[in-house]
Amino acid sequence: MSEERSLNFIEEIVEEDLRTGKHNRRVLTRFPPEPNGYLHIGHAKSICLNFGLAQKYGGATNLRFDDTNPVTEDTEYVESIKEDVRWLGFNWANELYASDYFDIIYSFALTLIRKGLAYVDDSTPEEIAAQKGTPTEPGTPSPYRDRSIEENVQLFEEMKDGKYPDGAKVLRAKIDLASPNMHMRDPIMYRIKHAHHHRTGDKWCIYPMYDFAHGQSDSIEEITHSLCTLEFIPHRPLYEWFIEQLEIFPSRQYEFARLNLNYTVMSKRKLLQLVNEGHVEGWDDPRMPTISGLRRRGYTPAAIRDFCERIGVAKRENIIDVSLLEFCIREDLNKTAWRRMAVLDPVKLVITNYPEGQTETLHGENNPEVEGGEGGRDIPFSRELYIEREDFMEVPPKKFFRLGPGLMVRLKHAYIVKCEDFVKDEAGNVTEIQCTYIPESKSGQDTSGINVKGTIHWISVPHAKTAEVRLYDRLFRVEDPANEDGDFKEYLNPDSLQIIQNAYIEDDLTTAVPGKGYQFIRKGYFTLDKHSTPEKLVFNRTVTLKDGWVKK
RNA sequence: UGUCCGAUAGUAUAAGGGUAGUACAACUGAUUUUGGUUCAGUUUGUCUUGGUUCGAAUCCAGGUCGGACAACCA
Repeated sequence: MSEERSLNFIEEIVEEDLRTGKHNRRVLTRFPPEPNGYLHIGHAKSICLNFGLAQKYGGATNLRFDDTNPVTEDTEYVESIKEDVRWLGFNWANELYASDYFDIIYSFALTLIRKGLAYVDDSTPEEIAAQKGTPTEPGTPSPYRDRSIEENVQLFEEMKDGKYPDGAKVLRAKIDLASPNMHMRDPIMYRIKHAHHHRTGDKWCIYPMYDFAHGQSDSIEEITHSLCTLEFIPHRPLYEWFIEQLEIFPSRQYEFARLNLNYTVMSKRKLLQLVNEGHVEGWDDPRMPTISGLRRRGYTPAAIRDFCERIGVAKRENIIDVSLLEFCIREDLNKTAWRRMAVLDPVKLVITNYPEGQTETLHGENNPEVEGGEGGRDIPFSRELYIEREDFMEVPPKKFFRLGPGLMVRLKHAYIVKCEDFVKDEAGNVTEIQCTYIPESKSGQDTSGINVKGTIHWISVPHAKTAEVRLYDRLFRVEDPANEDGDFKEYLNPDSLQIIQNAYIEDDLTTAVPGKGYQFIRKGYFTLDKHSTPEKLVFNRTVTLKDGWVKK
């Protein structure tokens, strides 16, 4: 009963509001992406926070596209964002767009003009920048700052009516040029852009800026808790100033620290660069920290949600260790992934005392973590097998529990074998390992009394199927590429993708299902890639198994 | 030389005047037909200096360090 997890600071705010009866104890949040790129794991944090908060306190969450800049936005992004949010397991109460409110926001602007709190400014961008002053020096008024209300109304209407070219005029709030907060120094509310909007088409040629759209949209929807990231803290006084002057619903903004992950980059701009310059296959490249990339890589919604829960919510900047993300996906997949065998770097093993031409069918459970194994599959066994090259050492160190001259191992689901000899080519590469097997040691009916420390996986040569296997590693060589000297792309990991053209897999894997995770025993978790076909199977490695083996 | 935000093990995150806890990571050991899983255990922490107090991670003051802010981006 009192076994509750402690609250994060936003939950505390909400509970306090609930306690004091604010907003009739209503909780309405929103997730407000700009449709100008794909969602990444950082957005997942925000999604889980916003939707999770509403779920926990019996509220709801709107999905609202912050589409106030037609030149960078596109419906392609709208669709991918909706797919990602849905895939993560969340349902929005309403699908909304800031552009739905352009008429109301326009009337809000008129209201401020009539109150003498906004004016049309003909200054150039450079002049406006100069007028803002610097953080340590106050700004100076624009020569157009004191136009009459009538003139401002007329000019603003003319802006709307398309009488002026892009950049000729802007609408500015008249606040305080001496404010220590740069955002209060007469911020721009509207700018002219003769651009086609993905939803409103050519209806508008003026578009509101973020600061005069976001808070207004929150207020129109009667959002109770508007959550955003730390960099919007200085915007909050402006957010509240507009609401106060307009006398509209008092939404409140709360800021939390965005998610950073080590060994990757998280800004849309940088991710877009990686895509455009061909460093990755696309937004959904399995090495990308995008939701679509993680999905293609084999991450599950449950694992991502669990991750977002574990990282917490606070106001201090943070860089989360990817090992936590990896822990979350392993924990999920360990319980759900079916076990299969695959040999990625094969070397042949011949069982010299096993009859030539003989085959027998063994059995392996699907998942040992589940009571009863969740069923199983047949595994063909024969005299010649492929095993992993790294599972044999000519001169094994102490505590090497695999094969080497005279050493014994268990073949998973099969017999114990003993290494009697091996063959090398001229170059010194091992080409064949010769073993004898112990017939009484068959898996499940072992009467041999022999105990071996190691168990290895294998594939019967005559029954082997092939597949392409893609092994992924971190995209960058350094923890925080964005903060290194020079271009972040200099720190890309050249070995982030390793393609194995011909891995050997067990026959059963030819019926692998898209979207399902498989554990290749001892090798990691894998899932079918979107480019996989029945003729050419392609598997992505989601994550390796945790490796406790330390070489001495 | 401005304003704002922040500072607790390697990384995150609790403790809201009264035992510094949890997770990941790391390390030991046990179990194991996956060097996986599971289980048991270990190591590592309150930025600093003062003040208030019987008692401070917590409250106050000064400092230090890190971050944000001067797009017709969001």
